[in-house]
Amino acid sequence: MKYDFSAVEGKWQKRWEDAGIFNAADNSDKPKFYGLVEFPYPSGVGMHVGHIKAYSGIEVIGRKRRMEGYNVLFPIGFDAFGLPTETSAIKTGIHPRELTDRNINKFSSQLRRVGFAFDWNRVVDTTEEDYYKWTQYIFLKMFEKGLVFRNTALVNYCPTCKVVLSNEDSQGGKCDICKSDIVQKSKDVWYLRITEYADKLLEELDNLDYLPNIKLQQVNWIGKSRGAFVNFGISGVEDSLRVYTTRPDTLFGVTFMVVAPEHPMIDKYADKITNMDAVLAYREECSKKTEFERTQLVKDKTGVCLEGIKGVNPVTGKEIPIYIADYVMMGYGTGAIMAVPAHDERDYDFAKKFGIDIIEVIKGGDISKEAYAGDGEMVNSGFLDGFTNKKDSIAKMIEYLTEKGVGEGGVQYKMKDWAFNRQRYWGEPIPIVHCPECGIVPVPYEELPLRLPAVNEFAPGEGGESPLAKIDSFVNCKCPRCGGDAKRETDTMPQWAGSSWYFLRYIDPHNSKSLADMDKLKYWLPVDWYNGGMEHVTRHLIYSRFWHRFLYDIGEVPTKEPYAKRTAQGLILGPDGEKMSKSRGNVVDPNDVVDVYGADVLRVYILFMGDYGSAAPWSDNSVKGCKRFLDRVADLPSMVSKDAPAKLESSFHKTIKKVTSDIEEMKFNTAIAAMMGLLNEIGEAGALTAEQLETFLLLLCPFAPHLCEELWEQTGHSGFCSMAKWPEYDEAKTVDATVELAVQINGKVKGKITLPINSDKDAAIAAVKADEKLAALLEGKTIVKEIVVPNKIVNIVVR
RNA sequence: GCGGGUAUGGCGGAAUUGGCAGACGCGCAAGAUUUAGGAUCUUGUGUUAAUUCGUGCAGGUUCGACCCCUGUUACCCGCACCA
Repeated sequence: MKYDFSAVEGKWQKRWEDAGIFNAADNSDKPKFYGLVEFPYPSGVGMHVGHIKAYSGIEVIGRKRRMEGYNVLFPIGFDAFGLPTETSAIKTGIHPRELTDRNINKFSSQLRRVGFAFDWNRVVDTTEEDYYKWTQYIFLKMFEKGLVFRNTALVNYCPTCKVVLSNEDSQGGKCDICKSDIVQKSKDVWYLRITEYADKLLEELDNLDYLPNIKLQQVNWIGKSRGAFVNFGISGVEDSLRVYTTRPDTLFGVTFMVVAPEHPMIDKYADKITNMDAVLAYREECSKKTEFERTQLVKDKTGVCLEGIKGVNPVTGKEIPIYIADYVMMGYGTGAIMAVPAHDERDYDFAKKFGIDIIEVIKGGDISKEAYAGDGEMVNSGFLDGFTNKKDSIAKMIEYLTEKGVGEGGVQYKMKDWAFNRQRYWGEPIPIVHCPECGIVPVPYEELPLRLPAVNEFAPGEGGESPLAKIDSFVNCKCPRCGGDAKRETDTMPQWAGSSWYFLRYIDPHNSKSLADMDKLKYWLPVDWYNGGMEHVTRHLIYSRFWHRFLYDIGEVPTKEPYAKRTAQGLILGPDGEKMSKSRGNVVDPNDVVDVYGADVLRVYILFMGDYGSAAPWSDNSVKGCKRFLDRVADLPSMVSKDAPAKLESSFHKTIKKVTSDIEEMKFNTAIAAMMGLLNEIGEAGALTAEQLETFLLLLCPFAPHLCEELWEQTGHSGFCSMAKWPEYDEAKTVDATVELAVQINGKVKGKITLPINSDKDAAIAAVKADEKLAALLEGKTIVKEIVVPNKIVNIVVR
C-alpha cells in the first residue's frame, strides 16, 4: 500500500514542533548527549543532498539516544558571513543582510521538510549582532593576551576577489573561492598566533576519539619537525646567518648555503655584494612567479651566487658560497638553509647545476649518481666519524653547537600564523582603532558589538581596500584611550572566525552577559560527537580547537577540547560517478526527491546507498528500492495476528542487536539492510504480532520517523514514537538452538551438517561420518587431520 | 615526490576481523495481475559442461586467506622544493 507521505510528513513535523519534543533541556537528570553537525553556509542555491548526508548520521544517532533516555542537544545554525553572499549582493544590488535572511529562511524550510530533529529554539546566525559581539569579544581577549599581532608580510592575494587569503584558503596556489591564481603581495596583515598553540593542539590529539585519518591529517598539517638552529659566520663581518636543519649532524657535508629571494641579509649586505644587479634581477623574476609556478616547477633549480660575501661553517671554519634561490622559502625555518648536497635531493640538483662540491658524510649510497637520504655510518665528519645511529649523531652535534654557542636544538612547524583579515564588507568588523598618538588601541568591551555600518556599496576598492574604508562615519572615531581623533580598522574577519566557536553558543544562545553560561557549559561540554566533511578537518577543525583551547586557558570554558569524537561522511557523487557540480550538470536536488518520494525515502536512501564514510554515486533506481521498502512497511499493520510464527522471535532479537550496534558504528547501510531482511522474513511468515510491529517501528523510527509516527498512531499508540523507549534484546534469544556447519574436505566446502549449538568436536565428526554423501567422499581416504571450529566449520584433511 | 586509502557479480555494496564469498538493494529474466503500459506480487539471477573456476595482478604463510606477509598495477584523497 502506498501512503500519502506529503500529508503525513507535514502533519508530524508540525506536531513535533508544537510539542517541542526535540528541544534540549538545560536542567535535566538524564545523561546528556551533544551531537553536532557542521552548520551550513546559506547560499542562494539552497540545500544539496550532501548536506542531508552530513546531518543524517548524527540525526539518527541522536534520535536513538533520545529513545534510550538521553537529554539530547542537536542544534543547527548558519555560518552566514562570507564572500558568496557579498558577491551576490554586488551583482544584484540587494543588501547582504536581506540576502542572508532570505537564504536562511530557504534553508530552514528545507531542513524542516526533511524532518531533522533539530532544536529550533537554539538557532545561531553568525551575522547577528548578538552573535558577532562575542566573536569580537574573543578577538579582543586574544589581543589582550598577545595572540594578535600585525605585520607587514608577503601574503597570498587573490586579484579576482581582491582579498588576502590565509595559507589554508590558498592551497595549491589557487584561491579557495574563485580558483584563480594567487599572487604574492606585501600588505599589513593581522595575525592570530596559532603557532603558539601548535604543541597543545598536537598533544591533546592523543586523548581524542577522532578517526585515525583525521588525526593524521591534523598532525601533518601542524607539521612539527625537530632539528637545530645553526649560526653560520659571514666572512669579514661580525654577524651570522642563521639556518634551520633537521640533520645538524651533516654539518661537515655543507658545501654552500642558500637564502630565500626575500631574505633581509641581501639588503643588509648590499654594499658588500658585488653582483647586486644580477641578484636584484633574480629577485624581481621570482616575485613575478605565482606561488603555484614556484612550487610546481620542481625539477629545474635556479639561483644566483652572492659574490663578495661567504658563509663560514661554524664547525670546520671553512668558507662556502652563499646563493639566492627560490627553492628556499622565506616562510619556513629562517628563510636560509645549509646545503648538504650529498644527502639532500634538492641540494644535490642545485650543486650539480652550479658545479659545487659534494662531500659524502653518511655511508650507504652512491653520491656520484644521486643524493643518499638513508641512514649509515658517519664519515668525513671529525668527531662524528663512526656514529651509525642518527639520533646519537644529531644529539652529539647539538651538544657541540650549544657548547660552542653557535647553535641549539629547536623545532619548526609547517603550520603558520593565521592571517586574520579580509578587505570585505560582509564579515565581523575587527574591533581596533588606529590612533596617531596611542597607536593600535582595542575597542573597549562595553562598546561591543562594533556594528557593521548600513551601506549600499559593497565592492572593494581598486587598491584592494575594504569597502568600509569609504564610509567616513565608520572610519572616523575618537581614540578610546586619549579621546583624540582616530581611525577605525576597516578590515573584517575571515569566514572562519564565526565558525570557530558556534558550538558554544548553541549551549546558551540568548545569553547577553557572556558567550555562554558556565554552568550550562559544564553540563553540555564537550560535544560528544561531531560529524562533518573531510574538507574541514585541517582548517575549521584546527581553528576551532585553537579558539576553544584559548578560551579554556583564560577560564571561559571548562574543557580543554571542544569535541570528544569526530567522524566524517563521504561525498555523494553524481549518477555518473563524478563529483556533483553545476558545470557537469549532475547535481541532484533533495527537494525533487522529497517532492516525488517523500522525506523518509530520501533519508533512508542516503544512509542505505553505501558505507557512510565513503563516496558513493547517486542512483535514482536505488531510491525506488527504498520507496518499495517503506511502502511494504506501511502494510505491516494489516498483517498483525496473534498466530504469528514463533520462529520470527529470534530474528527480531537479532535485528534489534544488529541495528543497535550498527547505528553506533555509523554502519547505517547494514542496519537498514537488516531491517529489510527482517521485513522479508515477516513477508514469508505472513504475520507478525502487535509487539513485533511495535519493535519494528521503533527500530526504523530514527531513519523514517514520519512513517513510523503515522503507523504508531494508527496502531493505537498515544504519544510519539520518537519519544518511546528504544527496544532491548535478549542475548539468549539471538542464538538459535541448532546451527549449520559447513564441512570442508581439504579446504573445499563439500557439504553441510546441522548440530545443536555448541556441539563439541566428537559430535561434529560423528555427524560428518553419519552423513551419507560426506561419508562416501571420505571412503578409502586416510584422514590426516580433523579441524573443528565450534558452530562454524569442519575441515577434514585427507590423503 | 611524501603520507593515507581503495580495488569483491551487469551496478551500489555485505562478509561476526583467519572459518560456507556475494547479505541487502538496484538491474535483468520468467510467471501472475492488467485491454495495454506503469505499479504491484511470486520465482530465479557470480561463473561453468562440471563435484569447474572465482574477491585488480604475481607469489608466499596456513588445515583454511577478500582478510596476514612480499612484490606489482590502477584509481581516489591529503600535503607538496618544509631544509
